[in-house]
Amino acid sequence: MDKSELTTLFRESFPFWDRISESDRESLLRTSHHVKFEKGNTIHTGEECTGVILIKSGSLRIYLLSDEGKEITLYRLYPGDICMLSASCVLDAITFDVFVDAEELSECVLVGGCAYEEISLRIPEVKIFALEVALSRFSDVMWVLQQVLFMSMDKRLAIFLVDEMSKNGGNSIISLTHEQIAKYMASAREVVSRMLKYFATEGIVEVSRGGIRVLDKKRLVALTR
Amino acid sequence: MDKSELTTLFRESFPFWDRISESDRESLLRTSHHVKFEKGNTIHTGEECTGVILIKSGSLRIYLLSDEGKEITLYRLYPGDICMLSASCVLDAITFDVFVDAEELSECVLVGGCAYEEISLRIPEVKIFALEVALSRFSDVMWVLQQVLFMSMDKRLAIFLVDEMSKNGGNSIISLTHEQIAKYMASAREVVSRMLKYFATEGIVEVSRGGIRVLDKKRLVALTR
DNA sequence: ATAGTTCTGTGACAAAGTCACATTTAAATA
DNA sequence: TATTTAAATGTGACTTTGTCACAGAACTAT
Repeated sequence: MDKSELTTLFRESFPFWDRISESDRESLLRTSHHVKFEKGNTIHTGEECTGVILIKSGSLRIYLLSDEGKEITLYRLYPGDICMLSASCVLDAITFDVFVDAEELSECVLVGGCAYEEISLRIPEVKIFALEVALSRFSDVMWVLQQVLFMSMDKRLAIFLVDEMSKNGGNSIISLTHEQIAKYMASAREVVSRMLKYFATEGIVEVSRGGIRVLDKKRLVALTR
Repeated sequence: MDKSELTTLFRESFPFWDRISESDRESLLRTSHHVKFEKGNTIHTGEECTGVILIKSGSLRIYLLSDEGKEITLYRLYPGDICMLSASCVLDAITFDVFVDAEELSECVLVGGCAYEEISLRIPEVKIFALEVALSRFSDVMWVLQQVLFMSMDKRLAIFLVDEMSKNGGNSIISLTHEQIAKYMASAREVVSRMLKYFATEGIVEVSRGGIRVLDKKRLVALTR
């Protein structure tokens, strides 16, 4: 990825790009790296400031991880999205640690958090952008909290499967193991297996090793309400 | 509450106060109201933009409410704190609805959300302040999520009781009903009652109608780990 | 004192998570 | 191709947490 390509990406991603100084632009370009992550790779572990992540292709999963290894997916990011929680040094109001994995082969650009931070301290617009991007994920997390607290497992699983379908452009085949689904939902594999089996007896899905085929999307959607 | 008193409060609450124009200050003062809320009053219901709330005395509880009436407390605010989530029109990235109750007799100043928003569109520092205040609550909510997902009830209840003690300046008497505690934790009254009874058999607390006395803080703290 | 309200206790049950281990299926290797 | 290995799924027993229905106790207000 050459410099002009990177510049184009930055212009699309950062609304302030054309309003900051040449030297600030240089500083961001200089501290950026184009990186490819294999499916399943962990990009950020919450320990250090990985920096601002621009997603060029693929998808990233942002999740919480407990001491005992339990997980829950907070949200996912797709091409054009920006991961700001991985730039912890830019956002001192953020005191929790998240993990970021590539869900599939993903091309990203990592912008040095410190370079971004330095500019954000001088240029209000740059700071506002970072804060707004971070804050927009607050709403995603609240949706997760509402699901976990107020919804039964069958409803949550139905929502998950419907989301997964639309993520894959309406494809009715979902290639995930029960274990993976359980981790995404902070549940247990056995619970997911049982529920899927129940869905299968109802003719809503068909389960096979490593995959689920949705047979009756209407009824699945009905379960989400 | 007269104008000079209000000005003093605003100067303490808003770091940008002395850097905005006289007319902007006037605008904020003009759209502000000094209000007293009785214990248990609901201040904000998520439907409309109540505005920015400055807490002068008492305490506010910010919580989620499900369709079925289940609640969970997200965080609480005390004198000197600012409630920004009640100014939904200032923060368009916030798409969820929260409720705000006065936990005790509370004096507040309500600043018109639209007045604040209008200024925040012109003055970056005002906008940054709003975003930072809102974002700092993101971390509180993540802590709630981690508790709900990854911790057992005894641990969560122990954490709650310890927090409650320190909130009351170390007072070992906690004047809350089991029902209230359950709502704070998104649990059920019966569960809290059972757990408190168990704590009581262990000599950690003493329960009486409408109140709990912590007898063995050390063991309670040990439970939180 | 009495009536009414609020708070707490209790047992039976349901839903979800945990644990241990069996079985099936796919992939890897001989 | 046959055999081994590993991954994915199935199952039953059990624990924890939440739900429901109702009883009893403790305050409050006439």
